[in-house]
Amino acid sequence: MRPTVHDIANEAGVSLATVDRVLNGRPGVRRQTVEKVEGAVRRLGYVRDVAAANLAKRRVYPLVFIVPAGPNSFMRNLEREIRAASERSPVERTMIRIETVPPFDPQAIVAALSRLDPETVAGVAVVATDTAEVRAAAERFIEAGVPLVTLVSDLPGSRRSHFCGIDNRAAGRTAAGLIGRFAAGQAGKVLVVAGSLTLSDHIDRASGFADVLASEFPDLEIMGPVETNDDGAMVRKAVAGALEHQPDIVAIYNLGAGNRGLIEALSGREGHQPRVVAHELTAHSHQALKNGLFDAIINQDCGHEVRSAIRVLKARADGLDPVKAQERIRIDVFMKDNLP
Amino acid sequence: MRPTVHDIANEAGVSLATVDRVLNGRPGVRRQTVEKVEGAVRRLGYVRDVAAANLAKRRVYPLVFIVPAGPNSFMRNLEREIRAASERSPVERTMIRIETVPPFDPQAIVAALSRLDPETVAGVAVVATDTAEVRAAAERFIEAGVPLVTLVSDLPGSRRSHFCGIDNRAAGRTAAGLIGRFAAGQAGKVLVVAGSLTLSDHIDRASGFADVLASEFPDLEIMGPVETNDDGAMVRKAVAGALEHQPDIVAIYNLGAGNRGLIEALSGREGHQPRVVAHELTAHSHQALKNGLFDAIINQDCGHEVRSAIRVLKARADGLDPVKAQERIRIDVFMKDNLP
DNA sequence: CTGTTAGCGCATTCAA
DNA sequence: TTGAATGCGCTAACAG
Repeated sequence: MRPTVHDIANEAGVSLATVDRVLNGRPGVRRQTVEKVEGAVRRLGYVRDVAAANLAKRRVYPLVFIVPAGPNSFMRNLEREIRAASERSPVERTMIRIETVPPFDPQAIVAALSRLDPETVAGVAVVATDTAEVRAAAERFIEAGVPLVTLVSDLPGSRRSHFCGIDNRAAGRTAAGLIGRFAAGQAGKVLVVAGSLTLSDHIDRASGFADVLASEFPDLEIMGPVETNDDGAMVRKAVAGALEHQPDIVAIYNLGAGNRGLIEALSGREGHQPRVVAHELTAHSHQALKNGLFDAIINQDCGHEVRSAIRVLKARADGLDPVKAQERIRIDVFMKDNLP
Repeated sequence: MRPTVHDIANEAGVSLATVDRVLNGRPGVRRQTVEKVEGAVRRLGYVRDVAAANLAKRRVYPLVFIVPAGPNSFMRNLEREIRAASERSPVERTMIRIETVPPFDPQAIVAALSRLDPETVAGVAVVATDTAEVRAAAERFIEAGVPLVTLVSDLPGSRRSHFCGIDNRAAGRTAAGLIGRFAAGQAGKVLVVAGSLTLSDHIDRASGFADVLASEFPDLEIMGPVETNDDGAMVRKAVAGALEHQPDIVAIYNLGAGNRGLIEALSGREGHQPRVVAHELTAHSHQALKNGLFDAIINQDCGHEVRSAIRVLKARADGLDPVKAQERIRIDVFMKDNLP
């Protein structure tokens, strides 16, 4: 039998209430008594039964998710997953609110963050733009004692509890490994298309990609990254223009969104097509893989990311450490051949 | 507020005990009364608080894992992960026992299964050999009302609650997609090495691989699969022999274990090396990727698999359905460039 | 500063 | 066939 609060109350020769006080770090207990209790805890190897504690507390976890608005398929899918998780709320004792903010607008994130009352919120998950102001707003929040995780895109400098997303440097390196091998010794240019270099995920992908290309595939030269704000029309224009003026583009790596634009730029063309690696499996990219327009898609499962964010936030709200290894989000590589 | 048993007792005009009886399907309640209660449940949208129920029941979940013994790095790693999960037992109310059985020995699995007393076990996870006898033993077990999941390798014909492993057909297809693209238009043979075709994961990989190679890369012809019982020495012999007699082997796909043997066969050679795709990231395959001896490794995270097995088993033991999407195990693709 | 007591939502005796 | 009472492990008033 696991020891209970009763056991340690006996062992320490104090009452339940006192045990509870030291267990929860509440004030109003003599130093001596604290030590007696802590001794008992250690001797008996007591670990608190979180389920019972939550029951007694009628604990609920009010959680807030801050995600960018806009047409970005991935983000809409992310929002859908948050809604799905939200439907399991009764079972998981969560109460999830979604705040959508204009995309690529650090101020909007700052505003959303400062609208939140730390007193009534158990945790925050935010798809962050990596700017000083956002980092400051997050920091202020963390200072108030509210656990905060970054979702999809990180805030490298901050003290967020956790980053719920993939290793984006590894993703960029993977893209380079694939493109390098697919190009099979050809020399030429690789066009790199990004959304915004204020997004840490995009920065990381770009730099991982550049590293591997430089060290492993020196015959391939990077063009870009061109920034498109994840806007399909801009992607289309950038890619179409590049393909027209640079005949030696052997591959394209779109590390941001706007795959629709990429597909449009590619589909009208004649002759030899470049190898293409992009991110996120959506209806469009799925189709493009099937067509042979895209060669590979690097995907992150945002359902996993959302569930991981919730687990981490709940754990941190209880002052526990999440199981680190469990929360690592894996990268999917999809090709025409292993589409789900 | 979520409705509680009290609420539905009121609503139905009966006592707590009666509510509990119908909720848990226990006998001794009049048909009429059952309907009254069920009506109330439906009207109030009651869902049972599992945590509270478990507290009242002092529920623990005695779980058994059946895994093959032997030197196979992956299996030893799997066992390590089970041990790690086992250390979190107090918190998760599990009590995990590991049974190791001789590898490639269906009888041993059958024996292990029949040694178990269904009365004292809440769930079983088994790394299965896919033979009729094993399937029968598993079935007998399921019949007794004990949830059973397959781990790593499935029992396709059975009524196991869940398969905790990767989609091995997709893994095989991925391997083919990679090898096909890496070979970049060369014609020649691809040597396929397997452990045992009584393992459903190996069968699935082989057939997924063959499908994609035939349909997408008709210039590549399959040699094999040769069976090695996942024995390093046999892998070495098979590969070395094939390479010697067949100069036109452009790639090798090892879909089983024994990577050590594969590395030995490869490392002494001169001249152009074949492209190599294998499974499972271990110290050896990691090194081989780094060396450039292997081109890609398809990996499954057995930590995830173990934790998933535990979640599913617990859920099924409580008569609940696990969150399906959450339990899908993803495939990792590692290359030299994105090693962890 | 410390202890007593009454629940949290559910399961389970034991009586009726 | 049904109900009243008690307790699971923990927290939180409320007294002292």
